[in-house]
Amino acid sequence: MAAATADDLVDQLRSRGVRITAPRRAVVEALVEVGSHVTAETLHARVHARHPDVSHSSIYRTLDLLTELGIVTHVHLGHGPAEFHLADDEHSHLVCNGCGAVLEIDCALTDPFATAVADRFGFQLDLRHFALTGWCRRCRPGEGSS
Amino acid sequence: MAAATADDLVDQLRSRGVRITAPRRAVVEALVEVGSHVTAETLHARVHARHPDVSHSSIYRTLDLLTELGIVTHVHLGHGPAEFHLADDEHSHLVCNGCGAVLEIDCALTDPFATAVADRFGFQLDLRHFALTGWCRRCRPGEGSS
DNA sequence: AGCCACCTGCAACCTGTTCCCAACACGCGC
DNA sequence: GCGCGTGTTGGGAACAGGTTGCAGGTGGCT
Repeated sequence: MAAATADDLVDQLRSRGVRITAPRRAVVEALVEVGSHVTAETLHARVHARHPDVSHSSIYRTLDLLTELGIVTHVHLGHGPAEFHLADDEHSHLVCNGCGAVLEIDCALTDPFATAVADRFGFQLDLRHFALTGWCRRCRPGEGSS
Repeated sequence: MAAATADDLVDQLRSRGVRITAPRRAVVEALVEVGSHVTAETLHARVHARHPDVSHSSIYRTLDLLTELGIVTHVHLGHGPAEFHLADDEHSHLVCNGCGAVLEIDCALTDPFATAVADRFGFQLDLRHFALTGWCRRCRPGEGSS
Protein backbone atom coordinates (compact mmCIF):
# COMPACT_ATOMS: atom_id res chain seq x y z
CA MET A 1 0.00 0.00 0.00
CA ALA A 2 2.72 2.45 0.96
CA ALA A 3 4.10 4.11 -2.13
CA ALA A 4 7.23 2.08 -2.68
CA THR A 5 10.26 3.73 -4.17
CA ALA A 6 12.00 2.26 -7.15
CA ASP A 7 14.93 1.31 -4.91
CA ASP A 8 12.62 -0.52 -2.54
CA LEU A 9 11.22 -2.50 -5.37
CA VAL A 10 14.62 -3.25 -6.83
CA ASP A 11 15.78 -4.51 -3.44
CA GLN A 12 12.69 -6.61 -3.19
CA LEU A 13 13.42 -8.10 -6.59
CA ARG A 14 17.03 -8.80 -5.73
CA SER A 15 16.06 -10.48 -2.50
CA ARG A 16 13.76 -12.70 -4.44
CA GLY A 17 16.64 -13.81 -6.57
CA VAL A 18 15.81 -11.71 -9.59
CA ARG A 19 18.80 -10.50 -11.52
CA ILE A 20 18.86 -6.73 -11.65
CA THR A 21 19.63 -5.35 -15.07
CA ALA A 22 19.46 -1.91 -16.55
CA PRO A 23 16.18 -2.53 -18.40
CA ARG A 24 14.51 -3.98 -15.35
CA ARG A 25 15.60 -1.12 -13.15
CA ALA A 26 14.44 1.34 -15.79
CA VAL A 27 11.01 -0.24 -16.05
CA VAL A 28 10.55 -0.22 -12.30
CA GLU A 29 11.63 3.42 -12.10
CA ALA A 30 9.28 4.44 -14.86
CA LEU A 31 6.37 2.62 -13.23
CA VAL A 32 7.02 4.32 -9.92
CA GLU A 33 7.30 7.70 -11.62
CA VAL A 34 4.04 7.59 -13.50
CA GLY A 35 2.20 6.30 -10.44
CA SER A 36 -0.92 5.33 -12.35
CA HIS A 37 -1.63 3.16 -15.35
CA VAL A 38 0.44 3.26 -18.50
CA THR A 39 0.40 1.27 -21.66
CA ALA A 40 3.42 -0.80 -22.53
CA GLU A 41 4.07 1.56 -25.39
CA THR A 42 4.03 4.66 -23.21
CA LEU A 43 6.25 2.92 -20.73
CA HIS A 44 8.62 2.04 -23.50
CA ALA A 45 8.70 5.66 -24.63
CA ARG A 46 9.54 6.82 -21.10
CA VAL A 47 12.21 4.21 -20.60
CA HIS A 48 13.58 4.78 -24.04
CA ALA A 49 14.05 8.48 -23.37
CA ARG A 50 16.70 7.70 -20.79
CA HIS A 51 17.87 4.31 -21.95
CA PRO A 52 17.65 4.38 -25.73
CA ASP A 53 18.74 0.82 -26.22
CA VAL A 54 16.08 -0.85 -24.14
CA SER A 55 13.97 -2.78 -26.58
CA HIS A 56 10.27 -3.17 -26.32
CA SER A 57 10.60 -6.91 -25.85
CA SER A 58 12.43 -6.20 -22.63
CA ILE A 59 9.61 -3.95 -21.56
CA TYR A 60 7.11 -6.72 -22.12
CA ARG A 61 9.32 -9.37 -20.60
CA THR A 62 9.95 -7.26 -17.53
CA LEU A 63 6.28 -6.42 -17.15
CA ASP A 64 5.58 -10.11 -17.42
CA LEU A 65 8.11 -10.92 -14.76
CA LEU A 66 6.79 -8.23 -12.43
CA THR A 67 3.28 -9.49 -13.01
CA GLU A 68 4.29 -12.99 -12.07
CA LEU A 69 5.84 -11.67 -8.90
CA GLY A 70 2.68 -9.78 -8.08
CA ILE A 71 4.39 -6.40 -8.22
CA VAL A 72 2.55 -5.24 -11.28
CA THR A 73 -0.89 -5.87 -12.69
CA HIS A 74 -2.50 -4.75 -15.87
CA VAL A 75 -6.01 -3.71 -16.69
CA HIS A 76 -7.81 -3.62 -20.00
CA LEU A 77 -9.60 -0.35 -20.52
CA GLY A 78 -11.99 -1.13 -23.31
CA HIS A 79 -10.60 -1.74 -26.74
CA GLY A 80 -7.17 -0.20 -26.37
CA PRO A 81 -3.96 -1.85 -25.32
CA ALA A 82 -3.49 -3.12 -21.78
CA GLU A 83 -2.51 -0.62 -19.10
CA PHE A 84 0.03 -1.60 -16.47
CA HIS A 85 0.39 -0.30 -12.95
CA LEU A 86 1.95 -1.21 -9.64
CA ALA A 87 -0.21 -3.66 -7.76
CA ASP A 88 -0.64 -1.52 -4.70
CA ASP A 89 -3.99 -0.04 -5.49
CA GLU A 90 -7.20 -1.98 -5.61
CA HIS A 91 -9.94 -0.42 -7.64
CA SER A 92 -12.03 -1.01 -10.71
CA HIS A 93 -12.35 1.24 -13.71
CA LEU A 94 -15.29 2.72 -15.54
CA VAL A 95 -14.50 3.69 -19.09
CA CYS A 96 -16.84 5.84 -21.14
CA ASN A 97 -17.49 4.53 -24.63
CA GLY A 98 -18.19 8.05 -25.75
CA CYS A 99 -15.37 10.25 -24.53
CA GLY A 100 -12.98 7.65 -23.18
CA ALA A 101 -12.97 9.14 -19.71
CA VAL A 102 -11.78 6.77 -17.01
CA LEU A 103 -13.31 6.78 -13.55
CA GLU A 104 -11.89 4.73 -10.73
CA ILE A 105 -14.37 3.10 -8.42
CA ASP A 106 -13.69 1.62 -5.08
CA CYS A 107 -14.16 -2.04 -4.32
CA ALA A 108 -16.75 -1.09 -1.69
CA LEU A 109 -19.17 -0.35 -4.47
CA THR A 110 -18.50 -3.51 -6.39
CA ASP A 111 -18.39 -5.90 -3.45
CA PRO A 112 -22.12 -6.44 -3.06
CA PHE A 113 -22.36 -7.32 -6.71
CA ALA A 114 -19.36 -9.63 -6.53
CA THR A 115 -20.93 -11.30 -3.53
CA ALA A 116 -24.22 -11.74 -5.32
CA VAL A 117 -22.47 -13.35 -8.26
CA ALA A 118 -20.43 -15.59 -5.97
CA ASP A 119 -23.57 -16.69 -4.12
CA ARG A 120 -25.48 -17.40 -7.25
CA PHE A 121 -22.83 -18.90 -9.50
CA GLY A 122 -19.91 -19.75 -7.28
CA PHE A 123 -18.02 -17.41 -9.56
CA GLN A 124 -15.43 -15.17 -8.02
CA LEU A 125 -15.42 -11.94 -10.00
CA ASP A 126 -12.25 -10.06 -10.66
CA LEU A 127 -13.52 -6.64 -11.62
CA ARG A 128 -10.08 -5.10 -11.55
CA HIS A 129 -8.61 -6.83 -14.55
CA PHE A 130 -11.11 -5.59 -17.09
CA ALA A 131 -12.65 -2.18 -17.00
CA LEU A 132 -16.40 -1.78 -16.95
CA THR A 133 -17.58 0.17 -19.94
CA GLY A 134 -20.60 2.34 -20.42
CA TRP A 135 -21.53 5.98 -20.77
CA CYS A 136 -20.57 8.79 -18.51
CA ARG A 137 -22.94 11.49 -17.38
CA ARG A 138 -22.23 13.68 -20.36
CA CYS A 139 -22.14 11.01 -23.03
CA ARG A 140 -25.01 8.81 -21.99
CA PRO A 141 -27.63 8.59 -24.69
CA GLY A 142 -30.88 10.27 -23.65
CA GLU A 143 -32.73 7.09 -23.05
CA GLY A 144 -35.68 6.14 -20.90
CA SER A 145 -36.82 3.09 -22.74
CA SER A 146 -34.53 0.11 -22.75
CA MET B 1 -37.01 -10.24 -29.96
CA ALA B 2 -38.60 -13.40 -31.30
CA ALA B 3 -36.04 -15.68 -32.91
CA ALA B 4 -35.97 -14.14 -36.34
CA THR B 5 -35.27 -16.26 -39.38
CA ALA B 6 -32.61 -15.33 -41.84
CA ASP B 7 -35.30 -14.38 -44.34
CA ASP B 8 -36.95 -12.09 -41.84
CA LEU B 9 -33.70 -10.34 -41.26
CA VAL B 10 -32.93 -10.08 -44.93
CA ASP B 11 -36.34 -8.55 -45.54
CA GLN B 12 -35.74 -6.15 -42.72
CA LEU B 13 -32.46 -5.16 -44.27
CA ARG B 14 -33.97 -4.69 -47.68
CA SER B 15 -36.77 -2.56 -46.32
CA ARG B 16 -34.19 -0.38 -44.69
CA GLY B 17 -32.62 0.23 -48.05
CA VAL B 18 -29.70 -2.13 -47.61
CA ARG B 19 -28.60 -3.83 -50.77
CA ILE B 20 -28.81 -7.60 -50.40
CA THR B 21 -25.79 -9.44 -51.69
CA ALA B 22 -24.67 -13.02 -51.42
CA PRO B 23 -22.09 -12.34 -48.68
CA ARG B 24 -24.59 -10.39 -46.62
CA ARG B 25 -27.20 -13.05 -46.89
CA ALA B 26 -24.64 -15.70 -46.03
CA VAL B 27 -23.50 -13.86 -42.92
CA VAL B 28 -27.05 -13.38 -41.71
CA GLU B 29 -27.82 -17.04 -42.31
CA ALA B 30 -24.74 -18.18 -40.46
CA LEU B 31 -25.53 -15.93 -37.51
CA VAL B 32 -29.06 -17.27 -37.28
CA GLU B 33 -27.81 -20.82 -37.53
CA VAL B 34 -25.26 -20.66 -34.76
CA GLY B 35 -27.70 -18.86 -32.50
CA SER B 36 -25.09 -17.84 -29.96
CA HIS B 37 -21.80 -15.98 -30.10
CA VAL B 38 -19.21 -16.63 -32.76
CA THR B 39 -15.93 -15.04 -33.56
CA ALA B 40 -15.48 -13.37 -36.91
CA GLU B 41 -13.10 -16.12 -37.85
CA THR B 42 -15.54 -18.92 -37.04
CA LEU B 43 -18.24 -17.08 -38.88
CA HIS B 44 -15.94 -16.74 -41.83
CA ALA B 45 -15.25 -20.45 -41.75
CA ARG B 46 -18.95 -21.26 -41.70
CA VAL B 47 -19.76 -18.87 -44.50
CA HIS B 48 -16.74 -19.97 -46.47
CA ALA B 49 -17.86 -23.57 -46.36
CA ARG B 50 -20.86 -22.77 -48.52
CA HIS B 51 -19.66 -19.66 -50.29
CA PRO B 52 -15.95 -20.15 -50.81
CA ASP B 53 -15.37 -16.79 -52.36
CA VAL B 54 -16.67 -14.67 -49.53
CA SER B 55 -13.67 -12.82 -48.24
CA HIS B 56 -13.05 -12.06 -44.66
CA SER B 57 -13.24 -8.33 -45.34
CA SER B 58 -16.83 -8.85 -46.32
CA ILE B 59 -17.47 -10.68 -43.10
CA TYR B 60 -16.14 -7.78 -41.11
CA ARG B 61 -17.88 -5.20 -43.23
CA THR B 62 -21.20 -6.99 -42.96
CA LEU B 63 -20.84 -7.43 -39.22
CA ASP B 64 -20.08 -3.75 -39.00
CA LEU B 65 -23.13 -2.88 -41.01
CA LEU B 66 -25.37 -5.14 -38.97
CA THR B 67 -23.95 -3.65 -35.81
CA GLU B 68 -24.74 -0.16 -37.00
CA LEU B 69 -28.28 -1.23 -37.74
CA GLY B 70 -28.60 -2.72 -34.28
CA ILE B 71 -29.13 -6.23 -35.60
CA VAL B 72 -25.87 -7.57 -34.29
CA THR B 73 -23.73 -6.81 -31.29
CA HIS B 74 -20.38 -8.12 -30.23
CA VAL B 75 -18.97 -8.95 -26.87
CA HIS B 76 -15.38 -9.24 -25.74
CA LEU B 77 -14.78 -12.39 -23.76
CA GLY B 78 -11.49 -11.75 -22.11
CA HIS B 79 -8.37 -11.60 -24.21
CA GLY B 80 -9.56 -13.41 -27.29
CA PRO B 81 -11.17 -12.00 -30.38
CA ALA B 82 -14.57 -10.36 -30.26
CA GLU B 83 -17.64 -12.59 -30.42
CA PHE B 84 -20.63 -11.53 -32.46
CA HIS B 85 -24.27 -12.47 -31.97
CA LEU B 86 -27.73 -11.33 -32.94
CA ALA B 87 -28.86 -8.48 -30.74
CA ASP B 88 -31.95 -10.21 -29.47
CA ASP B 89 -30.64 -11.52 -26.23
CA GLU B 90 -29.70 -9.36 -23.30
CA HIS B 91 -27.27 -10.92 -20.91
CA SER B 92 -23.79 -10.46 -19.55
CA HIS B 93 -20.98 -12.98 -19.59
CA LEU B 94 -18.74 -14.39 -16.91
CA VAL B 95 -15.50 -15.79 -18.26
CA CYS B 96 -13.23 -17.94 -16.14
CA ASN B 97 -9.58 -16.96 -16.29
CA GLY B 98 -8.68 -20.51 -15.45
CA CYS B 99 -10.60 -22.79 -17.77
CA GLY B 100 -12.17 -20.28 -20.12
CA ALA B 101 -15.70 -21.38 -19.32
CA VAL B 102 -18.36 -18.84 -20.20
CA LEU B 103 -21.43 -18.37 -18.05
CA GLU B 104 -24.29 -16.16 -19.09
CA ILE B 105 -25.92 -14.10 -16.42
CA ASP B 106 -29.20 -12.36 -16.62
CA CYS B 107 -29.53 -8.61 -16.38
CA ALA B 108 -31.65 -9.06 -13.26
CA LEU B 109 -28.53 -9.90 -11.35
CA THR B 110 -26.50 -7.01 -12.68
CA ASP B 111 -29.21 -4.35 -12.50
CA PRO B 112 -28.82 -3.47 -8.81
CA PHE B 113 -25.13 -2.95 -9.37
CA ALA B 114 -25.71 -0.89 -12.51
CA THR B 115 -28.19 1.20 -10.59
CA ALA B 116 -25.75 1.74 -7.74
CA VAL B 117 -23.09 2.90 -10.17
CA ALA B 118 -25.54 5.17 -11.96
CA ASP B 119 -26.64 6.72 -8.65
CA ARG B 120 -23.15 7.26 -7.45
CA PHE B 121 -21.34 8.31 -10.61
CA GLY B 122 -24.03 9.12 -13.14
CA PHE B 123 -22.37 6.41 -15.16
CA GLN B 124 -24.57 4.12 -17.18
CA LEU B 125 -22.90 0.72 -17.22
CA ASP B 126 -23.06 -1.48 -20.25
CA LEU B 127 -22.15 -4.86 -18.84
CA ARG B 128 -23.04 -6.70 -22.02
CA HIS B 129 -20.24 -5.42 -24.22
CA PHE B 130 -17.36 -6.70 -22.16
CA ALA B 131 -17.42 -9.94 -20.28
CA LEU B 132 -16.76 -9.99 -16.56
CA THR B 133 -13.77 -12.12 -15.77
CA GLY B 134 -12.89 -14.06 -12.69
CA TRP B 135 -12.69 -17.62 -11.48
CA CYS B 136 -15.34 -20.27 -11.71
CA ARG B 137 -16.20 -22.63 -8.88
CA ARG B 138 -13.63 -25.18 -9.92
CA CYS B 139 -10.81 -22.83 -10.78
CA ARG B 140 -11.06 -20.29 -8.02
CA PRO B 141 -7.87 -20.16 -6.02
CA GLY B 142 -8.40 -21.43 -2.50
CA GLU B 143 -8.26 -18.07 -0.90
CA GLY B 144 -10.05 -16.53 2.00
CA SER B 145 -7.91 -13.49 2.61
CA SER B 146 -8.16 -10.53 0.24
C1' DA C 1 38.82 -12.18 -12.28
C1' DG C 2 36.25 -15.91 -14.43
C1' DC C 3 32.37 -18.40 -15.50
C1' DC C 4 27.76 -19.71 -16.70
C1' DA C 5 23.13 -19.16 -16.68
C1' DC C 6 20.17 -15.80 -17.44
C1' DC C 7 18.97 -11.73 -19.89
C1' DT C 8 19.00 -8.65 -23.84
C1' DG C 9 18.26 -6.48 -28.60
C1' DC C 10 16.80 -7.30 -32.82
C1' DA C 11 13.80 -8.61 -36.09
C1' DA C 12 10.70 -11.75 -37.67
C1' DC C 13 6.41 -13.57 -36.61
C1' DC C 14 1.46 -13.95 -35.16
C1' DT C 15 -3.38 -12.71 -34.63
C1' DG C 16 -7.26 -9.81 -35.29
C1' DT C 17 -8.86 -6.17 -37.91
C1' DT C 18 -8.96 -2.43 -41.37
C1' DC C 19 -7.86 -0.35 -45.80
C1' DC C 20 -7.35 0.06 -50.79
C1' DC C 21 -8.89 -0.37 -55.49
C1' DA C 22 -10.34 -2.33 -59.70
C1' DA C 23 -14.02 -5.28 -61.04
C1' DC C 24 -18.58 -6.67 -60.15
C1' DA C 25 -23.61 -6.94 -59.45
C1' DC C 26 -28.01 -5.13 -57.07
C1' DG C 27 -32.03 -3.12 -58.13
C1' DC C 28 -34.04 1.15 -60.09
C1' DG C 29 -35.97 3.20 -64.27
C1' DC C 30 -37.10 2.39 -68.84
C1' DG D 1 -36.07 -7.72 -69.96
C1' DC D 2 -32.10 -4.60 -70.05
C1' DG D 3 -28.78 -1.06 -69.11
C1' DC D 4 -26.77 1.89 -65.87
C1' DG D 5 -24.93 4.00 -61.69
C1' DT D 6 -23.48 3.31 -57.39
C1' DG D 7 -22.65 0.71 -53.59
C1' DT D 8 -20.27 -3.71 -52.67
C1' DT D 9 -16.87 -7.20 -53.27
C1' DG D 10 -12.37 -10.00 -53.13
C1' DG D 11 -7.73 -10.23 -52.36
C1' DG D 12 -4.01 -8.89 -50.39
C1' DA D 13 -1.36 -5.63 -48.11
C1' DA D 14 -1.14 -2.68 -44.07
C1' DC D 15 -1.55 -2.09 -39.38
C1' DA D 16 -1.41 -2.52 -34.26
C1' DG D 17 -0.52 -4.90 -30.26
C1' DG D 18 1.92 -8.44 -28.60
C1' DT D 19 5.18 -12.68 -28.62
C1' DT D 20 9.17 -15.46 -29.77
C1' DG D 21 13.84 -17.37 -31.34
C1' DC D 22 18.41 -16.65 -31.52
C1' DA D 23 23.11 -15.17 -30.97
C1' DG D 24 25.67 -12.48 -28.13
C1' DG D 25 26.17 -9.76 -23.70
C1' DT D 26 26.19 -9.27 -18.58
C1' DG D 27 25.00 -9.91 -13.49
C1' DG D 28 26.55 -11.75 -9.62
C1' DC D 29 28.35 -16.01 -7.31
C1' DT D 30 32.85 -17.93 -6.38
